Amino acid sequence: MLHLTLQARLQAAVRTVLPDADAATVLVRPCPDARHGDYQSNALIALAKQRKLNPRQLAEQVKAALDVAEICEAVDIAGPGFLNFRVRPTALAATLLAAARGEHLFYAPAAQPRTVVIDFSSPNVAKPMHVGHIRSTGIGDALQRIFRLLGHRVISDNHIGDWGTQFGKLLLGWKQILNREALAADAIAELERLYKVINAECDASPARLEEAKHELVKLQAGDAENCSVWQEMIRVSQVQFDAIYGRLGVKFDHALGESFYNPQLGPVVEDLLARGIARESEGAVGVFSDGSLPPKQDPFLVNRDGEWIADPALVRKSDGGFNYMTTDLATIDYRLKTWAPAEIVYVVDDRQAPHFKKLFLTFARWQPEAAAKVKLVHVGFGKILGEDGKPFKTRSGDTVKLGELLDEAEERALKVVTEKNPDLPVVERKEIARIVGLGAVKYADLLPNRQSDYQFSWDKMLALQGNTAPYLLYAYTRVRSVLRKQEVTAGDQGLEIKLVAAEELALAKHFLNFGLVLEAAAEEYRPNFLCNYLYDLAGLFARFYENCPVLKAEGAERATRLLLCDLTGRVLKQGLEVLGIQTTDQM
RNA sequence: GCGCUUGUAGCUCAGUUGGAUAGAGCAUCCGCCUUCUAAGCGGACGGUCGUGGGUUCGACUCCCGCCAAGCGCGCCA
Repeated sequence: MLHLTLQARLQAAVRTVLPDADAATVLVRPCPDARHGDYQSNALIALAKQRKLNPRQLAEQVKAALDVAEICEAVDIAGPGFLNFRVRPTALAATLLAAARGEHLFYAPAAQPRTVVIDFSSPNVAKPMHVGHIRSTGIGDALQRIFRLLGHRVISDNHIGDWGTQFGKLLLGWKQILNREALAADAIAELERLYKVINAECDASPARLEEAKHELVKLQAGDAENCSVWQEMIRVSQVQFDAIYGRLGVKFDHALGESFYNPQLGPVVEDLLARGIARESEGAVGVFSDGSLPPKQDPFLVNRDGEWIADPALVRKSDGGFNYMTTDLATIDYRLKTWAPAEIVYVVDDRQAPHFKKLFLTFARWQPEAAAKVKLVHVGFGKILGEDGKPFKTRSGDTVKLGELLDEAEERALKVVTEKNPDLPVVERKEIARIVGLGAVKYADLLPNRQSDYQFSWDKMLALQGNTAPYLLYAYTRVRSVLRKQEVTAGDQGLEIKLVAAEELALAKHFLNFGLVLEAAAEEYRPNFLCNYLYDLAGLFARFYENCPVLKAEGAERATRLLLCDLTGRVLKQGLEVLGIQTTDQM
């Protein structure tokens, strides 16, 4: 938007003054403090310093070579050499009118679209999805939506946990203690019960454990009965996943579970051995430190009692079975060969950081040429804590099931809606409660900086005051309410618009930064940047709404204000949409 | 023990290449509904940004030490 034009002009001016400088490092950013202006650049200070020039003098020279008169008021040089820009209301109005004509919505598609694989959610077969899955699922979905909006080619892939040692126990339980009625009623609960019972028996009895292992070996060997039971377990689990994803509005392009890669695991290990990347040790096969990193940073070493000892990435167990490291290597290999992405993003709990470090380094050693062409990123996140600051659990101490959490969100939201708007028909109240409740849970999860833990609080996420989904949704309903009474018409669009009041200008200027924020959110994999932007937008709109009557105004003033309402609504709706949150016209 | 992450107002949290007087909500106190949804808005109060050094024109942000909390250190994922 405007700041990009400013930036391009500024860079051109820098090239004129300092032809050999790297002008690309000269960036224009919104001023953190509006008193200094709308946009600023502090890059000239650094540039001057590198060249031992006087920063203010350089700023003067660049300013002299700078042509931004039609966009900005006179450019200020402040402090040690900041350049401050004040956008002309006329330039602002022109940008808003272009948006009104549908030419843009304050963001531009990426100049160089990338192919990005996003791996998120990854629930386990035969286990209920729990509150922990909201993080990976919500952040991952927001990221895929943001990348798509910016014009990138996104491939979302749900790497479902559909293989592993737990199936020995599950198979044993299925064959011996399965309750068909319970399975029909709630398949996941029954599978969970099977696992718990057999697992407890295995802990108590080595013979029982042997039985379970025997079932696992049979499954791995392709035994027809075990394979068919296993597939049935996947099928009933998928029904549950689909129900949850349906409620959340989350879609995947692929759901290639761990088992999909089974045929590749043997060849991967053989290749690693053949290339000398992995070697045998105590009957297992593993990748060891190559000594290229200092011990502290080397994930293939671990410190025990003051000594650094090997902590290899095992790719084949001594019993011939494979580890998830092997699966993950095969997965990278497959994704690169199939989609040739520039980037693969894993939205997974921070506790798995050491695993991803090992995985990425191992892959780089295995396929250096391929690894050089792809950016592998672990987008980690912290835990959800209860209001007592301890891990979020039910009163009885169990993990909170995702489905039940969403039910409660809708119930609590319905109570609030009913309290505030009792005259609406119950069907409408329920639909509003669904949107507000789910939105509140998602938004509360996306809002905190993802790397830190956050406290789950029903009251806070459903509050109307503060940075919450209901506050944003309420702002949207106010927009809709105004526009319902007077939609923007062709006649209004033809009118001149004049941004005069401080509230009008502040709101209009905030629109301009939508694209910047979307890009930052994508760049840093941090949807919370967008949350904060939308909260600011809603706040600016609220102030505008309080101080600038729309429907009572006339002429250009009315047209301007209607346009501001319309654009606020569109940016809010678009912003919430990429956070995976629906809007409602009434609350 | 080693490693990773975190430490910002009484509480819950933001803080975009290092940038100008560190922000928001809650809580407490005070204002604003014959005006488009008051589920809102305005104001007051509240800070040695864990701590001690360093780099810099400039540090919540970068570097080092220390303190505290959480997590990880399985031929599980």
